[in-house]
Amino acid sequence: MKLATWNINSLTVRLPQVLDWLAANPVDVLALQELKMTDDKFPFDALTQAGYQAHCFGQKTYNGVALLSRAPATGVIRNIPGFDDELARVISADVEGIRVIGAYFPNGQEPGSEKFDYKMAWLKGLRNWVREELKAHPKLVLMGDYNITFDDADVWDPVGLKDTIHCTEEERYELRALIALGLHDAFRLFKQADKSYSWWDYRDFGFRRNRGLRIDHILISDALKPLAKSCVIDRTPRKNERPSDHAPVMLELL
DNA sequence: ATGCCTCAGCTCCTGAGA
Repeated sequence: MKLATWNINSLTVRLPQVLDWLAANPVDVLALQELKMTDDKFPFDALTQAGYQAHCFGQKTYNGVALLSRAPATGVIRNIPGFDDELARVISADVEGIRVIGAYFPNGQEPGSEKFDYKMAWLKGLRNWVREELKAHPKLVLMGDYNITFDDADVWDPVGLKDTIHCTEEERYELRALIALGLHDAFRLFKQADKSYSWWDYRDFGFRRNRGLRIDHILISDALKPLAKSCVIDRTPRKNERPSDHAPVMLELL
């Protein structure tokens, strides 16, 4: 079974690339973030043609998430139960016996800002909910755009970007607290190339110079860890003519 | 260097992203 996550920065613009990528990488589940569209615009027909059912949770202009799957998805939940949120950031469902959560974590803009406070509150809300979800669903995958780096290995310039957004100790504390619930960073379960990133700034030839961050993650529960076979970041779509600034991350389970 | 790209929207600039 293969699962993947991809922040596509507008599904309107990126739909052809999503379809191309799925044709080349026929994963069982794909979580999308930053649809930037309302549900009435969601391309159900094109995805059905490609062999995927879809559940979406969109909104106007910003945010928006979806779960695509080959097999039926049941028990679909939108956003974080117990955490009141105006923004469409989370969608979860059961697919083939696995609880899959796709999430678009808040950016946070700048430490000390109102958006940073919202990010921290959101992270605590997520953690409290995921703790309960793990009890109900031991086989759980939490994947998406976390907008947080684990450590310096995830940052192209750890000195220059020290304590800036995505790299603050507060954010990393919350990420480790999620791990402490009984989750594992699937990417680091395997030998990876140095300077592996999942996002590169559009500006200043960020991708060409590999000035990036690893902020898109797939966390898997204790029960799934023995089944993990590989986890890779696919940089190929970042080379497209009008790419998303993020690359997809893919997990293979035995 | 409160910018550099890219996208959406009450669109010819602004807000937000990361």
